[in-house]
Amino acid sequence: MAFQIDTTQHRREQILDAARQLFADKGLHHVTTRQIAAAVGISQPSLYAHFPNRDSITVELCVRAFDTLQARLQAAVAGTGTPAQRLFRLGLDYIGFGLQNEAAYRIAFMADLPNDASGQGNLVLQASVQAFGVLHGLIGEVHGHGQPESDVIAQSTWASLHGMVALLLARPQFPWVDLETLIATHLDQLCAMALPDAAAPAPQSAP
Amino acid sequence: MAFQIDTTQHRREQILDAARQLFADKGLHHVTTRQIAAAVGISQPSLYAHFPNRDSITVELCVRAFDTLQARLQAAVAGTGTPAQRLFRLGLDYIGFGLQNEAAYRIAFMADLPNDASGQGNLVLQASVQAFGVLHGLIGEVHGHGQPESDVIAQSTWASLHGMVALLLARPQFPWVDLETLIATHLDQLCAMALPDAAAPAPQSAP
DNA sequence: GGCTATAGGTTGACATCGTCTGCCAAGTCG
DNA sequence: CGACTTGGCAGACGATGTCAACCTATAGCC
Repeated sequence: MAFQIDTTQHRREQILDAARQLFADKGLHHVTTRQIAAAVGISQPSLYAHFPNRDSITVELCVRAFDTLQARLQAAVAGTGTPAQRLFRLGLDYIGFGLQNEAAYRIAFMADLPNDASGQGNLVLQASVQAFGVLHGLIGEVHGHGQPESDVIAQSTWASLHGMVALLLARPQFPWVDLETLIATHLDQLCAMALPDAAAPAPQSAP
Repeated sequence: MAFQIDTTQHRREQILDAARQLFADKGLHHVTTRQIAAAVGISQPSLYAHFPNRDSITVELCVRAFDTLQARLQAAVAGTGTPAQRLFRLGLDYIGFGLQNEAAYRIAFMADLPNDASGQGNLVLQASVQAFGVLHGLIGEVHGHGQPESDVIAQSTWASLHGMVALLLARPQFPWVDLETLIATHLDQLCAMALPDAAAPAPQSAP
């Protein structure tokens, strides 16, 4: 009786859930469509009734993850505090997201999608760029939205944030110093760089 | 007469050259062993007389690339100038290397090697870590080699450098600001962060 | 010279991958 | 009732990485 409900979108969600789990367990490139289908309990070609191809599954997972990231970043920025405090929170959430959603972050930034120009890659691009938009907005809020300086600083800051996530994901076995210290220091220096006058030891800005 | 020489190691080099070219052209995951073999002019299973498997080819290419990176970084650090100037040069070389050796950089930092613990992945880890060692040495030279602070700053700096390369490679279509400005600013702020007192060096280079 | 070991090559096959085609069952609606 | 749609299935396809068996010519020894 209650069985009937799932015929529409429920299967899609089941597939996405199974894929997310498998990706997290075995890594992106080592999950096959047959494994996903088996985890759901359907035959493998049936996947193609819900998704046009394998990449679509990863892309949809990725886009969803980045939507939640964007929401988290927006919440971090919207809170009270000095710009430095808000940027610090944003950075902490960004790095935390990357470390906790390794599969999604890898899909978005560390996979070479074949057809970046064709539709699928664009969805990922768009989703990740929207998340960057939150950072961009905060920097613009401080430096003035039109200023070219604002764009440069926002992109440079993004690079530093991304670098920490990407490096920690790519080199888990590296003898890192205490993670909390590393991330806190990184964010402190980021804030000092990105904001003009902040209380922390700030760099000189060229006249 | 001179034909005879190639029977030993020449074929390995031919294979590596062909693979490097194909990787650069088509992207890592879209090159097959059959394509490599065809480019060399031998049958595909013959590759396995020179390499135990496909990954070995990519790993060897990658290790070699990072050996040259390490040499470049060492040359940059060894030159004259203030620590800030030497760090700036190192950063410029690091980013330049990443952008010019996209395939190798992707293999090293943006691919999820299956068996990171088993031998092959370790070679890549080792090679990339040795390159980091040059940066680590320069930072230690300024902050004191034993100091835990030195390690934190070196790793944070590495993350920022890596982030710029990785992001530019991953998002070539993003509306970046002028690349020279972006990189120069990024490096300036990096130097200001990583070095204790240093007035900003800001040597603009215009290739 | 003749014999043999061996490095480097080939052909052919294998399992597995993503994907496509064709067919079937059941629900929906005229 | 009958037609259409939806979701499922089995089977097959080409391409991929890899392996096994066999050939061939050179090098080194007797």
